[in-house]
Amino acid sequence: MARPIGSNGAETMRAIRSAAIKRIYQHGYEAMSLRVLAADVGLRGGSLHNYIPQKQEFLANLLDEIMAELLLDFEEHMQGVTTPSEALQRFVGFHIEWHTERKEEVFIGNMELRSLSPEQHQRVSAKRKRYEQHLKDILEQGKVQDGWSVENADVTTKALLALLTGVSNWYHADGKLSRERLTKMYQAMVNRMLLAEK
Amino acid sequence: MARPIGSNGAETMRAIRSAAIKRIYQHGYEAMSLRVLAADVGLRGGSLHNYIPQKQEFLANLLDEIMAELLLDFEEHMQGVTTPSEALQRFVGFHIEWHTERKEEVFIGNMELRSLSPEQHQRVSAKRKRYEQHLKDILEQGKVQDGWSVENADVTTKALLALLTGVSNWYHADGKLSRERLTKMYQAMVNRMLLAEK
Amino acid sequence: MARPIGSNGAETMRAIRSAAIKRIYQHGYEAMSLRVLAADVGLRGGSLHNYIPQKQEFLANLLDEIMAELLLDFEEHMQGVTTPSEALQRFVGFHIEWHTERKEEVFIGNMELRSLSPEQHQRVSAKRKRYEQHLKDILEQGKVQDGWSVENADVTTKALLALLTGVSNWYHADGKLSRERLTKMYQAMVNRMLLAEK
Amino acid sequence: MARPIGSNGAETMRAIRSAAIKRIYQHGYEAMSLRVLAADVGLRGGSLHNYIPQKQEFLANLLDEIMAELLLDFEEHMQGVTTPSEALQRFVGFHIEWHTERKEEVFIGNMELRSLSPEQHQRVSAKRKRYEQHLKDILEQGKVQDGWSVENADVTTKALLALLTGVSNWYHADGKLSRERLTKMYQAMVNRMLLAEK
DNA sequence: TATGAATGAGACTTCATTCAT
DNA sequence: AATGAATGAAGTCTCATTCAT
Repeated sequence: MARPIGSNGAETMRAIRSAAIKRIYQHGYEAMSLRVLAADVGLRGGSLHNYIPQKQEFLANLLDEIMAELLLDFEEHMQGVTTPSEALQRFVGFHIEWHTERKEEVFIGNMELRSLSPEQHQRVSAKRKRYEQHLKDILEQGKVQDGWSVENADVTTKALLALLTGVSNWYHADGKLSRERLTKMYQAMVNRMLLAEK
Repeated sequence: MARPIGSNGAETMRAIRSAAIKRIYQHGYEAMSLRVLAADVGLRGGSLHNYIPQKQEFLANLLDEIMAELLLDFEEHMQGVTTPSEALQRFVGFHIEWHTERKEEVFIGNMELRSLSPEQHQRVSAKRKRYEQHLKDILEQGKVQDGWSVENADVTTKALLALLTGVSNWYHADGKLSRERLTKMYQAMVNRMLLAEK
Repeated sequence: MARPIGSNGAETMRAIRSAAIKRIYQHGYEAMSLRVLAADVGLRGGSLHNYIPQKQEFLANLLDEIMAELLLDFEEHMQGVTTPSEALQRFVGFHIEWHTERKEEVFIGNMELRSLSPEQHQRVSAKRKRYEQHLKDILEQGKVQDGWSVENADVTTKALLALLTGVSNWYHADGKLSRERLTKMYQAMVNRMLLAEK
Repeated sequence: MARPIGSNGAETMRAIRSAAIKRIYQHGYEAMSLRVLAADVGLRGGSLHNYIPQKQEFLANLLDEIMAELLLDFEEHMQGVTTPSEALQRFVGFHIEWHTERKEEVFIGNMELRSLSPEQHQRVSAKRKRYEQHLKDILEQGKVQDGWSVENADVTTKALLALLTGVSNWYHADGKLSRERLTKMYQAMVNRMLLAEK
């Protein structure tokens, strides 16, 4: 059949991406059948090929765009920051906001790298490394300027990222705990963790 | 055909489990083909079914056994502990040891739950919850007895677990950082995080 | 969208036929995707159906027109011929010219009959038989009038056609051998083959 | 289901090859569906994968084996030949025998090269060139030793091969014309074609 | 006329699974 | 205990075709 009344490519594409993120989050990329994904947005299997010529390339683009958006949002969010202390507070706030509001995206951005080809993997993880580097920079400045407890910046960076990213695994926005409260608690924990020696 | 000289059922089973853990760790359960797994241990596809009647049940058993062993090792490791402070130090040490020495197992134990049926999922995650509960108990005792900074024990438990489990994502035993040094660093971080107020 | 400036229905159709001949010649009718064919002439897949309502009917028409043109050209080329000897020389000259200048068309005219429906096949091969019959007529006259070595006119016809058509499989117009020289060589071979006994 | 009583891999493989040759001969490689091929030999689609992991590689092997067998048979058939004249007679006899008895195989061996990858194509056509070279050698010797009319050995080789191979396009073993009679006629034609000048 | 959206059939292929041997 | 033969479901992808715009 031909194009139904009112159908629109760009909207359909958005619907597909959104449905794909949910499916991948729930059961993984490998377990996501394109036929089922098509049904999610009211299409038959064959029609998906107009939007997803290759399943794996679609995943790579998806992850790449997620990481790109994360980076973009982050850099915007950090404008005007001067002190390490302020930078850290903002980082924690930003990271928790993204990792709770968009938990599905960040989860697959972290987990589904293994389903990419080496080239695709490299492309995406380069962006992740840039994001990590931002945090590492903050920690190193805080150590120098404010005497933060950062014995090994690489380790502390990994530790903080794991700590903060973890919220995406259990936090539910509709639970008892508000995001503001959550953020406050994590900011306090991080502050203690980096407490200036003596 | 008859059994090749030198082969042995139990050994073969161990080889299969070991190969499966590697494959699942690297590319996920869905991406692990049984034919390839068979080839890993020198068998053809058909023969695997003497050991693995059902792929998914095999996964469920695998994860269940991993978590059971974690629990068993943990409880053994904690014997004779009296104070919360000592318990915490031991927990950190134990967790990091397990999550670096057996990183592949703990990784799939955390990640591949989504490939299980609801019943299987429940069976495995019950053990994970028991493990978490141990940490939560320690935190609550430390809060009462020693005034630790534990505003919300559930949150702090999740936070600590994420922080510590994160090492399995990046630590390489053959790198520059020894496991002892790593453990010391994490113990220090955790101690600061739980610093008694005032 | 409207028709791009400078495009023209009849020209586009010619471009499509020309591109199709090349594609079919190279990899066969079945391997020719209409989407790719459309791209060859600067169209998208959907637009092709203004020109090619049905792929197979298009092939049938293409082959039919090729054979029709061959016949037409041939009959024109043979006007005014009187003796069998002259007819044969002209036949060889004509056949080789067509089968080198338009090698792609004659090749698919011979090879792609198998992709036609029985009715279409019949329609096209009837023209081929008419062409063969012309040669057979010449041979039979030469046998009667000039004593040519034609033991079995059917066999000799097939043999000569195979011999001459073969040039389309290897001759390159831009090679060292000119078409005139080639024709001379084949005329000489044919003459010897039909040499009057004694 | 498991292996049916009496099934046997080698026999099945032969049946598949034989059925494939017929299908490819009739409608071409691209038009041969593996599902249908499986049905030809009493299998379901999926079972074919045990025998044909890749359709195109199967074609390449098929063509390669056909050409290898042609070469082997030929070299065996030519043993003990001394004079060019005798060699030529044998070549004609051999070629016509193969191209009538095994017309389907030689037809696809010539026609389906276009469905191969460049590497596969090269592998198969190298054998074809060796076969052609044998004929060319004979012609060059006959020219030198017996004064045959061979103005250009390349052209005459191509011409003779086309002439002789042509029989596979029309000869039916069950028709009125016996293979012996056919061979005699072609040997006579070839002899005249190569008639010593003057 | 040309495009883009959609279809549905069917292509090749992979895979877990079964079971006679 | 291991193999090889077979299955059937499902996977991704291709493609000719249709038709509203």
